[in-house]
Amino acid sequence: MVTDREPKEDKADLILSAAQKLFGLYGAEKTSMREIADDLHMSKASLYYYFPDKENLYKAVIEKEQAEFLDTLEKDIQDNTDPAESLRRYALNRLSYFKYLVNLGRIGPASIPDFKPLIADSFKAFREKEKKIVMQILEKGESSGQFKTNNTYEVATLFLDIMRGLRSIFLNNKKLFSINDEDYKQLSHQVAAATDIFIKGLMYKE
Amino acid sequence: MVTDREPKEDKADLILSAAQKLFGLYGAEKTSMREIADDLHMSKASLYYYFPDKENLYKAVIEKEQAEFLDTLEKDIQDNTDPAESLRRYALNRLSYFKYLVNLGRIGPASIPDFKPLIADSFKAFREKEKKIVMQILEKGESSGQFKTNNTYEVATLFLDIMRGLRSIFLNNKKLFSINDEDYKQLSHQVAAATDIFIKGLMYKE
DNA sequence: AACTGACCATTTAAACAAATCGGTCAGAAA
DNA sequence: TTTCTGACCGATTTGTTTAAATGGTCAGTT
Repeated sequence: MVTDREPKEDKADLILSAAQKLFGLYGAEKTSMREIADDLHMSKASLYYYFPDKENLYKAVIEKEQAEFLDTLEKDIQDNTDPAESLRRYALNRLSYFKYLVNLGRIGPASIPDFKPLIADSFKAFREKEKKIVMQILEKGESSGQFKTNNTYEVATLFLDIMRGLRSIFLNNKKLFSINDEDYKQLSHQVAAATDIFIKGLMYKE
Repeated sequence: MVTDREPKEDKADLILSAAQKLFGLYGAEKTSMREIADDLHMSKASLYYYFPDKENLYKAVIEKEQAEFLDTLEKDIQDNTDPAESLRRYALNRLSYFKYLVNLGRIGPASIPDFKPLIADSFKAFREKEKKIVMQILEKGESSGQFKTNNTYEVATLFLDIMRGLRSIFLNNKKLFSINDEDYKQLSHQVAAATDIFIKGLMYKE
């Protein structure tokens, strides 16, 4: 028996990559299954052998990206022992992921089209995974006596919503105009400042 | 000479009120100048005697509401001496204004249409006025030694952006569905929690 | 098991006509 | 003069029809 000579990427992965590329270029709504098939020099019907429909293909692309981010995030954080520093690192990593999604066109002015239930569920699940990680950080801070949080779930939700909110405001402000590096620096600065104040708020002792 | 028997509201104010009502019912884009004129039993051309164009009429409606909010806000805050409490009261008042705007349909799912420059400027000016008020609160806290803010402008901007972000996320989450009182309670709770942590963050002492 | 061309129902795009829109203006009404 | 109006204009929006493209299926080939 011979092992694969070339790393022989799975066909489904090839489709996933092509879809990711074209979705990034034109947006999911403006990319047809025919275009994806042509890009791969295969029949459109073949796509349906690997993915039940377009929505699930899009979902798979999104979840692939989410899984990649969550992996790097967990690896980056588990090395660190100080919960305050972990929180800062989360904010930084999350911002990188945000930039990545914006550069790819996955989010931004052109992503108004209401996400259908299936995709919305993916986002929801992703946020819950994020929340779990932040909760672990908060609990570590709690048990070490550094943080004072009555309810880690609520505080984690609040922190994530604040971060999400700042990104949302940022996108709103930069609507129509393209985003340059200077804009990102401002956002980074604001996110860092918010995280710092938040951490101090958790460390406050009367 | 006889003083006005009836309080005789200015004609421009009558137009303003009718426009406010109809803009609230159908949205500014879906309300025609003809409808406003008909509602007042006057000619459409008459509207243009009092307002140069539709955009400026809409702007006047918005600025009227903004001025009302800023008035109540300043009155509510100037009585209070504790800056932390003032910040909490700002958050509360701002939330009421937000609810008012949502109930009126001024903001929400149906307000996607990009605000034209003139209106955008109104919003920008309004935010600057808000910022000034928050900065005054922060400076009071600074000079009394309760708050520690390196840069009141930046911190005020951050606080306002966090509040704005939480409202934005709230609207995103409640997209399509109508908002009930329970939802507002959740938002109020989150806004209050964020304000508390923010205040503690400003009061933190190493 | 992996893949395809031909096919279908539904959605979207294009094109054109008709209605409606915001806005103007000469002049009537007060 | 100040306030108001009907008639009118170019531009935008809307309605309608027709053609093309799209997501998805399936019998059958490789």
